[in-house]
Amino acid sequence: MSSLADNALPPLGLRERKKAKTLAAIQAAALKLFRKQGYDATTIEQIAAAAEVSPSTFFRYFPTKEDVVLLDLTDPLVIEAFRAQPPELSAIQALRNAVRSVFDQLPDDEFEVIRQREELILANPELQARMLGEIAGMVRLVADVAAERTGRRADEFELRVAAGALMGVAFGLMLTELDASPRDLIALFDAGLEQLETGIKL
Amino acid sequence: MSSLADNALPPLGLRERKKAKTLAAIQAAALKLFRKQGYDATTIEQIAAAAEVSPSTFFRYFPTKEDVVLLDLTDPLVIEAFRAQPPELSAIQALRNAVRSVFDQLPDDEFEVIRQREELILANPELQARMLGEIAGMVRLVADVAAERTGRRADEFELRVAAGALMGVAFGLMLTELDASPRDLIALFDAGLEQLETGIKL
DNA sequence: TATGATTTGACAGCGACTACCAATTAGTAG
DNA sequence: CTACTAATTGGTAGTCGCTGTCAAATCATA
Repeated sequence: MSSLADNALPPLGLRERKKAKTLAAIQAAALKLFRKQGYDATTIEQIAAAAEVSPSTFFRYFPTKEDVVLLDLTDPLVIEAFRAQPPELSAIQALRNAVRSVFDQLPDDEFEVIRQREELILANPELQARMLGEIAGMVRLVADVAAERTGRRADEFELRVAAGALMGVAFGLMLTELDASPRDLIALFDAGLEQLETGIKL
Repeated sequence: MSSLADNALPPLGLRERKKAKTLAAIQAAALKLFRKQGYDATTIEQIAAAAEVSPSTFFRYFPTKEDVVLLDLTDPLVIEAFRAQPPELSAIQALRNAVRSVFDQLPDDEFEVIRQREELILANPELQARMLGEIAGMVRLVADVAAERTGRRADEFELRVAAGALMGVAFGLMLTELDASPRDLIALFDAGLEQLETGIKL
């Protein structure tokens, strides 16, 4: 997660740089151990030792063991990009563009880390549950931005159904198309959106 | 959760009856303490003491503290009813009928327990996350049954899009209709399914 | 260099949970 | 009814994730 350090606030001094470095080290150590021996079998002590910090320091950087895996920086980028889309686009078009622009710009190594995190999440029920909570939060945010764009209230029923469906499809595809490239995912998302627009016929 | 005892296998002896009674007592004690002092502030020891069992017995009945709240007997009924719908109905219609039929037959006191469980779930992030996991599992089952009904494979793209959308809608409603009764939630879910059928226009 | 601010390490303790063994209860056969 | 077996329960030790506290270490500044 070297990108994490790069994407943090501009380093202001040794202290800040050291913090970013420590956070990245902890997370890298954790992800490595999880892959090697499994999430449940990996203890906080092991992670802390591998990252050369104490367990209490671990908890200063990550509130819970789960958060090492769950930390995700792309979602806020998607929301930001969604907000920045030209106002004349429909909300669905705008969301398409936002997802596309974020994933098009992801370096391969970052995408690889995302993939690995997703594999971990799929393999562990507690992580899945947490991830679903994140997804639900995303639904809310997308509904808010879509409301801004369409001049509706964010709590309108139709809007919330739509936002839920859109994000459900997005995450559903991400979590089932584990071998897809970013480009493929975007294409699949597009096809899914199209289907949502025309209606689910089952 | 007296319905739990009633809905268990027919009591075959003192042993079975005692088990059902203990399980119900643990769950009732837990729900009562959670309401009185909050989920996090209630310990397993307190629950066990209130139910007059030992903590190790608690864990024989419920795998985790969360499961006391999460245990839900309506989902299997919905799946069963979904499977039993006439084959000429579309899958979405069949699902709507199934949900309706199960909830229409629930006694009011069961609804009240469902409502209380939902309040607890909405007040506690870990419970929310677990609940979302249950919903996701339910959607997967629904997709499987829908595949059976429509003669498709459950991993077909269209079916996966539908499942994702369904999950997204359920999440969206679950976490935003905070004041809705369980019955209202069912009605809203139904309306959401209808919207999925006709298409998302944003 | 001295001092104050910040970060880290160590440790005690809590609660959820696991696993084991002895005690208790229920069921069955003679 | 008694004796024996099977099933269930209680008690306990221990692990792990996590919280909070305090002392030590490190960084920043005058």
